[in-house]
Amino acid sequence: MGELVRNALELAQADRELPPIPPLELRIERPKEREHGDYSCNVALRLASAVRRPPMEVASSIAQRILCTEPIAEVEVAPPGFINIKLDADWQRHQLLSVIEAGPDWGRIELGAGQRVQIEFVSANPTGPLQVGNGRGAVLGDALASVLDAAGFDVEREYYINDAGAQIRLFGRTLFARYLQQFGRKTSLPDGGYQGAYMVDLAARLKEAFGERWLDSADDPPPDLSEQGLQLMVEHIRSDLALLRVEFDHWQRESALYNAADGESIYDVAMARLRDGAYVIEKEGAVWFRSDAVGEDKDNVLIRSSGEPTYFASDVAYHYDKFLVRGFDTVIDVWGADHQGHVARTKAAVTAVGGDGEALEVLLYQLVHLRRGGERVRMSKRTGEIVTLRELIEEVGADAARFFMLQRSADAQMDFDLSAAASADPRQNPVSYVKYAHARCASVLRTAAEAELSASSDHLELLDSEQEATLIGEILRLPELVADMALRREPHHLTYYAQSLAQAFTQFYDTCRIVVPDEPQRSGARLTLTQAAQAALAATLGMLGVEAPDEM
RNA sequence: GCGCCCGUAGCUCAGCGGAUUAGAGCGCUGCCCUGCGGAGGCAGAGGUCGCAGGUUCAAGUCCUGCCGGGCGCGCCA
Repeated sequence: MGELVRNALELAQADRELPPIPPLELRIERPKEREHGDYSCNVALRLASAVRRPPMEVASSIAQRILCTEPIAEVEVAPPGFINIKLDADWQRHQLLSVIEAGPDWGRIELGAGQRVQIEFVSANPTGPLQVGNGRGAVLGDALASVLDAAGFDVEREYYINDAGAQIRLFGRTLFARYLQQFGRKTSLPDGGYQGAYMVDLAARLKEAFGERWLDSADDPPPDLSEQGLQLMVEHIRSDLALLRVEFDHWQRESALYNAADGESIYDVAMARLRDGAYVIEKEGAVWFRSDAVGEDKDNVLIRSSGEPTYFASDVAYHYDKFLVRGFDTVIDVWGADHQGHVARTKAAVTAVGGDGEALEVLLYQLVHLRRGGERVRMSKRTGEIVTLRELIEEVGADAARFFMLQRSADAQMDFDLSAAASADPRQNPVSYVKYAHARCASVLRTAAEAELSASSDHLELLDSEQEATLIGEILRLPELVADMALRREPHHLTYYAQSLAQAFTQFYDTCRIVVPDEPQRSGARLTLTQAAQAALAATLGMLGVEAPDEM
């Protein structure tokens, strides 16, 4: 569509109706008002002063040169200088056949051209169960991955397991203490150890599986006890995420970055790169990354004076691995907003190890607060209130959890209303409304089959009511929406689209009787529309990761 | 103090690199069930888009400052 207008503009210039001007971004938008057509463009308004002509004249010079063929039915110039384009209604109606053919794949486009994108998300420390906030990152990352996948990118979902460092040692020591306690030993937890009851459960499971194996171990913690505990914890996290319908293609262990496969570990190579590039400086007994290159005021420690690498050093190695070893074109890290301070230095580090810092994108999401109706729910163990992601899912279900988490842009803090999410009543819960629309499509199609009526494209011109036109428009705009969401890394638009699509179908259903045995032609057309609506709903719910039931 | 995010209807929030009459859901008011699932539909009330400047023919949207709120600013992760 943009090209059509651009071509017309260039023609106008070639015909000397308009003076040549420097190329500019053309923006095509979808007007809110139906009267303004299906697409509209404001080039003329933007150009008017540059070419020193009234906007309306500029607009008509361009508009005259837009070919009014096939998809386009009408090109209009509207004050103060808009070019409004109407699509041919019949062409649109026949597009429904492509929609039905695509089915739940409707909306898939080739925008990404197979570029490899890695999305790393959640990546919570494997020292405890996932919290509600992790759920937001999980849903955001997963839905973005689905959107990019639909947009034609080659997407990999990844979870990074921080299984190295002090934190995990403390986990091991806590677990060891709990393990000894299983055998009645009077052992206290280490300072700052993990207090949660889940550690007791883990210890009990280790006792069950391994008996007295570590009872007299001199190590604190015994390495394989830590390892077994870690695996149980990761498995727990994996199953929590599975409840949310979030699955990963790859689980990357931090410790693997330190394993030297053939002499040098990923970590060694990454650090060597930094040294070669003169990005490091030694001072105060530690090794620092020179952040003045980034414009940060402080340098960042890579290797402590104790010789132990920092979390940041691991991150450098990890991103080296992502870009230089595994060769992703784009890497998107989904982080909680509390990690915002790490963005600049991580990008700088990517550049420093020989990658393109611009190819690393960090998507930050803000905090989640829970509420129950008007009441704020304090997320604390002490009050016995909901804390873990699993508890949230058990209370509201995966569909509502996902949908509600995606109703806000990542930038905005969010109040998650448990009572609305838990309600099955669509009057409070948009998830049910959307799923219901899908189920209703299925129901109508079943009824039609019983009445021996079938979808037909022979008389699509009978889809001529306002509600039908609106629904067709909603269905057909999905591919554009996918492109927009993919480019902007904003999957939250899905929830709004899902609602307006569901509403358009419901209004159509409400005003147009679909199954009318006396009017097989009209029924055939409306059944075609119903099938297409169902496909668009299924595709949308699919990207949202919400079920699309045939009955409720 | 510095950095990032947010401030739009009673509540929770959309509003895309500026544009044709500011939106949704919930809540509120009033209508509509002798038809494919009323788990619905229609209509309405409700907004100085935090404040003040600036850029522009045009600003909720861009720029600056201020005021609120959140999160960061470790040889912690």
